[in-house]
Amino acid sequence: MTASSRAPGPVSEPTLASAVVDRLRGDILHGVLPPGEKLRLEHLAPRYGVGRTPLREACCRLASEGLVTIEDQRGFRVAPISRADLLDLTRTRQQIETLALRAAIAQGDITWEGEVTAALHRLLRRVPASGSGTLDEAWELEHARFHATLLGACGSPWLLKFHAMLFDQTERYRRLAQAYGKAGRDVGGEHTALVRATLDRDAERACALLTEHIAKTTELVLAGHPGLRAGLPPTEKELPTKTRSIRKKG
Amino acid sequence: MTASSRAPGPVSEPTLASAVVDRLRGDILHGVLPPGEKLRLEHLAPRYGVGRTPLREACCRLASEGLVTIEDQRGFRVAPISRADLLDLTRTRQQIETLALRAAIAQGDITWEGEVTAALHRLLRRVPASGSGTLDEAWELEHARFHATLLGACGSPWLLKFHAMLFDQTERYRRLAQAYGKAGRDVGGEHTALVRATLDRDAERACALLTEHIAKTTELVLAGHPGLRAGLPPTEKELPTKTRSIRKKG
DNA sequence: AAAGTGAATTTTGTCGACATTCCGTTGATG
DNA sequence: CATCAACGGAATGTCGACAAAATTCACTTT
Repeated sequence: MTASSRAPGPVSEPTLASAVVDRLRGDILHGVLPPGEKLRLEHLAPRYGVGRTPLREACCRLASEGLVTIEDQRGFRVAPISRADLLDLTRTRQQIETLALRAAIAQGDITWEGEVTAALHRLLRRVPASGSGTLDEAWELEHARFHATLLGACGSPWLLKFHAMLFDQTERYRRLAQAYGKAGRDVGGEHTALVRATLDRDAERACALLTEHIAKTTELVLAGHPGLRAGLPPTEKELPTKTRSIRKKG
Repeated sequence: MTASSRAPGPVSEPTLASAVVDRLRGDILHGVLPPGEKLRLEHLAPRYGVGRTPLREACCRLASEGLVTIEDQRGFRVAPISRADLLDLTRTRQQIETLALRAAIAQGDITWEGEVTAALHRLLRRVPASGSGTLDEAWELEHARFHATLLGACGSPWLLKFHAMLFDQTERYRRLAQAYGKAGRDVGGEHTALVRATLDRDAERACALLTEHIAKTTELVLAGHPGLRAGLPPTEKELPTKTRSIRKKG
């Protein structure tokens, strides 16, 4: 899903049943499996129509991406979210994507310019009926493709891989912002301005716009979710036993 | 092994039999399992004294780290090395570690300064009997710890995670450089100068030294292994069928 | 009534076995 | 003699089952 689909991974077309990885990633990114949730393989197996072995494999792969945490002898768990993580994520994205964008602007050719323009067009055309509240899956996909395309000409597979990881991570928070509403934000305008500066080869301005673009989402998330202000994970129902005897029975 | 041992992973003390991950990573990093080598689980299982299930899990985790590639229906393979990858790795390391070092210099406290000094001391003390040719395992470990400590105060788990990944990747190439010999290189002096600039809070100088430090290793590898100049993977014995008869099946 | 202790249930980690797929070789054919 | 097709061996991916660990529930004790 999203950015990772374009990551420099193997080109395995005939995917094994561990295409579960993509479905699992999607469910985590979309909040179907909320942060901190315990991943009980036996319960998830029927949900995805596979055995536990492929599920375990999928969890392991996602663990190295940072979407799943492994606790030995205690199974898997959706990686928790926190204010500190969001802030780190934001700043790291700003730094790394800025690096990539600068390189892309310096090295990108005409073909790349065309791809960026096309990606922007698709992104802008995709918003028609999107109200607020529910998130538009198709828009998310185009959004991920746009950012991947924008940085695509940087020439560094490693930077692109890191971008994909960070972008996926951010998607979990971004979803919270969308649930809160895109109130008073001109996302289309931000992307358009970013493309304009990029095609003008104005690296300084483009990087500034990108930095601001990334910051805006974070601000929106923090504004709409006071829980993140205290650094508390929003879902506590499945977290490691805190004080025990407080919550006897549900 | 090496940098990943300090990565922000879970603190799993009682490790499951997938401590095989560390052994596998070590063998890949040290060239016991050369780049491009096919990882036949049945043959590796007795080698590590475990079944295939833990091995498969280990391979999956290492895959997301970039040390192993997955080809669906075709198993695992040690990630190949190439000139292009080395160059990308080098430049990305320079960029990311520079970012982290700048932040560490800006935010590091006295405790951190002490840790850096201690890490340098251990690193310098570790080289006594190391001739050339064979690589010193203990030195490698101290080397990894030194660089991790140096950047440790940057305050960004994500940057540190990326550093760990890139550092491990580089270790495979670094080994080639050591096999070629550390001829005419004062590694100790480089690290000492780096620490001096860091403790002086001279970010510009420190980053310049770090960039140069990273570049030197790459130059040495390229000088000693002409094979990498053409971008050819050094081991071809286990690579995917090259020309064959053009694949009959469509 | 609350805390500590013990057993039962759930869950995890691992192993062996089977179906499917891929690779290398042999044999047939133009 | 080279090319193609089919066969056999090997390896991979997946499933169910067993042992060990952890968590939960219930009971006893103070």
